[in-house]
Amino acid sequence: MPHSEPIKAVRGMRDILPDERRFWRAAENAAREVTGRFGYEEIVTPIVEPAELIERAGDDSDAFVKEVYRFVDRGDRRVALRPEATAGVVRAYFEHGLDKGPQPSRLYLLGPMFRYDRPQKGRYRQFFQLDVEAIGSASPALDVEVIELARDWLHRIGLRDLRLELNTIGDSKCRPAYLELLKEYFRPVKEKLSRDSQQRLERNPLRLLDSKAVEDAPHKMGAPRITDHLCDDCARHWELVQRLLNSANIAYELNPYLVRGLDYYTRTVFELFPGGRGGQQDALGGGGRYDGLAEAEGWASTPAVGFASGLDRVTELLATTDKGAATQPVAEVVVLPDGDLQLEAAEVARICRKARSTVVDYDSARFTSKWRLAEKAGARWVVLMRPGEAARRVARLREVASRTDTEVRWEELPARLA
RNA sequence: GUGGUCGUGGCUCAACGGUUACAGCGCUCGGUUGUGGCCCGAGCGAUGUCGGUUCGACUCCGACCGAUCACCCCA
Repeated sequence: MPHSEPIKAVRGMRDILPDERRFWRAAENAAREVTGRFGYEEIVTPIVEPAELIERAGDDSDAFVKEVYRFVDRGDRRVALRPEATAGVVRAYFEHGLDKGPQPSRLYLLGPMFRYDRPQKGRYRQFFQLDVEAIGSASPALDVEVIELARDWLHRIGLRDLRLELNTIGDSKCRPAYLELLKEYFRPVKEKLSRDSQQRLERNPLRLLDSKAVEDAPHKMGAPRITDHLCDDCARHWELVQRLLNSANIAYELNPYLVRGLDYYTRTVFELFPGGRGGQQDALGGGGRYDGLAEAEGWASTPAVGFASGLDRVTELLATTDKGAATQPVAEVVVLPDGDLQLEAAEVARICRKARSTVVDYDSARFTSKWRLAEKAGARWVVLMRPGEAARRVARLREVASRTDTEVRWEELPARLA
């Protein structure tokens, strides 16, 4: 009888095993701690959103049409798995009247996102993000606040060597004119540009700036810079962001080629990288201002700024940085029944759990094996049980480190383990 | 989605196209031990899948699947 093929995880989806999971826990705990310290409150939004919400937030960009998981549900609704958190958070902010409350709303969200990309290290089809949003304020101080929060979080989990790249991309007042300037600049040399860049020239000239194609490099250098063509409001905002960063003692590098492809992004954009050099998939997080998104979703025009970071990448980096960390003990107490004492062992374990984490070895036939299990579990105490003693409701408590045995009545175990 | 590299037990890895696919870690069982760590012994467990070339394929070829790198995109 032939076995059918064993079923494996879907491509791009992965399991987080206990050994790795402890890094996730550290990252999540730090996230909750740091967001709390900044007064950000947790929000949970659905993984499934109306496809139209995602599409409006994604414009008609290639990335969104190709990468979004979309399907029609049983009620003929067109839905999508969220590729990022912001669109849903902004929807929830308006749908539940958070825009009527004190402004800005400071929110954070932890959860899975989905993108139908080609998987690679640090890039998965299901990945987890910490997402932080401050919605309802145009203050440049909030741009810096989310950057500072992101930096503090990464510092707290031990990632101290970071590089912050920063840029501004103007807004709907000044960017259109700048884009025209860009097009005028590149048109004469269009034939010399890479194929991709030639296509982007008319449709999305901003993206031409972050092209990695070598043929584009010489032309990029002389291109007009947005920072020379900002409107007064954007220039003032840009100036303030930098002054605030300086006074917060946050180092940054200006990267005039750091852009966002979508129209609703405005002004500040930033990305965080690990120090030193890494692969291409090494951005730990990024964000910026998106004053145009609320309107794109059909709500009242509302300024906002946010940040998102990939937990998969952060924890992968943590694991390489922190590789010496000892694995956590599974339990502090191991109960070893010698003989047919399952009921009694279960009861003793129940008693021990009042004081300490406890596991029972119900399986090993051999006493030596039981001891080996206790060793591997990293237990501090072993509770030995034998039929004669169990009948008297006593057990022997052994402290592993000092190798000392004491006969203890079951009821006294919690006190002795405290 | 495009191009490159790679795919041997749970992990790390060995095998000129030729016996029964090497070993360590691991896991199970046992010995030893002052009831446990060390040590000793036995056992478990693999050529991603399908097809092709060949007397013979882990090895060569193709497709698929998966991983990885770059592009793309970004987290």
